[in-house]
Amino acid sequence: MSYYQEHEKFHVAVDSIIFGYDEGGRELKVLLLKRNFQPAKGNWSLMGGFLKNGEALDDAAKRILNQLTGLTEVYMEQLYTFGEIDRDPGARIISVAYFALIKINASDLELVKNHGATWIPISSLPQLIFDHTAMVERALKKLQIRARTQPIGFELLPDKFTIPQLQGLYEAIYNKILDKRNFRRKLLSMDLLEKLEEKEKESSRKGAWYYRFDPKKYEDLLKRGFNFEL
Amino acid sequence: MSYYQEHEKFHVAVDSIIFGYDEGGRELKVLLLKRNFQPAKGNWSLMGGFLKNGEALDDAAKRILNQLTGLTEVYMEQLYTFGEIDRDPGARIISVAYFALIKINASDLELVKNHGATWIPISSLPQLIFDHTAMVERALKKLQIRARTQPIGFELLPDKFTIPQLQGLYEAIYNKILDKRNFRRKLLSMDLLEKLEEKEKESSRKGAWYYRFDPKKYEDLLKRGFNFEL
DNA sequence: CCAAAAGTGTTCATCGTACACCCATGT
DNA sequence: ACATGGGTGTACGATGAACACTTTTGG
Repeated sequence: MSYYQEHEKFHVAVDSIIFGYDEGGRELKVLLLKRNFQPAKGNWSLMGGFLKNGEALDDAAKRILNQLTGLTEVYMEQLYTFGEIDRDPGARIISVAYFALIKINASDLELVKNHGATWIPISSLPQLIFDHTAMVERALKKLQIRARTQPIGFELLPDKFTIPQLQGLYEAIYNKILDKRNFRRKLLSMDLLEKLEEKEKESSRKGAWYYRFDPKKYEDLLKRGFNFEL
Repeated sequence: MSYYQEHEKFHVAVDSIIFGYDEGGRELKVLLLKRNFQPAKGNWSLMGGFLKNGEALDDAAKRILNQLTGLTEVYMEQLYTFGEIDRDPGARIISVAYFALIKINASDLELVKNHGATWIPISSLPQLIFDHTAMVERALKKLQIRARTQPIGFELLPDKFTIPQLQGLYEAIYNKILDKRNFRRKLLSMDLLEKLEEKEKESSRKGAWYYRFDPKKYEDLLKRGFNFEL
């Protein structure tokens, strides 16, 4: 019958690098879980799952993220496809990796806990199964590039955030201290944020003004050829 | 037996966006072929093929490129994986797209011809099958980004080339006229090129000096934290 | 009144960009 | 001598980087 039938088929998996920002520790974290099946049972791994018939790749990635966090409407992006022969010793698996940016507090903590998942700082990753360490490294690099040139940092913070909070996030992503005067000037000069009449008072006596990212302003600027850069 | 067997398997294909630079027309071109099998027989498509058991994805991409051009040792990079359900009406196929940069003249013209393949300017792409147009567009965007920040333009030119030739290439990639004084200054200031004692005399009376990209110089600069940018 | 974080301006070097003329040579 | 493409230098504005003090307020 069809030409296609002459060819071999493969298991196709989706693995997700899920990033979150821990404001307290000013650290970027990854959501990892302990594998509850063979091979490599009991070891740390990324959240993953298999592609199903009748399901688009992007949808599989969303489904798997939702299983773990209960979240929908999350920033996700395809990262890379890992297709070495022996990357998974159990079987030949083609794995399409995605990375996601979530607001840690918005996730369903109960659900996360039930999966045996934990937020781990990227600065102290444990050994991961298979090629998952390479996946995280690649995801981090891509995140660093994206954060510089697209307004996605906001995906990792609550809707209301302060400038010092945002700066802390960028410092965690780049793993580098930034100058607060330069950071603030550049950020505000883009005119993407809306200043709220409310202060965050937890982390300082003086209090820091809350801001909110305005996607509409960003769309407008894009149309005029604006390029985000931080 | 194994956990994996519960899951469905899929055809996995590799499709390649093969770029070449036509010096005469100062145009960036893509190598396309007429499909000689169903579905969509007789229509323009990218070069592609199926992943085999025991073959890594990158190797499949190399094999397929080699089938068409006879070339090995070519710059190739994984682009994106296309996994919509109905992207190929014939069957569910997951396609991992790669893009390649080749020196047109180095390819085996006979082989290319036998496959019914043709170099087509990106500025006048015909309609392509399935989602291949989206693949080319994505590849072009990635090429534009890569060319700006990594010294890969040289992959599209002969080993010996002149500054005006290189500028023509960049103008084709960016689809934009560049200032030759600024281009030359920036390029040479990076100290990546070796000037040869030989002139190209075809395209002008005066003749233009040949240069050669020096990968060793580039490696050295990289170690010192250098960032290529054009 | 003191500690702790928020907020604010200026200077300087660097880089991107715009721009016009001379050079070498084959016909 | 002239036409054609190769090759060169300068001036200006914009941008990124470095840097120190004042403000607010809860305890």
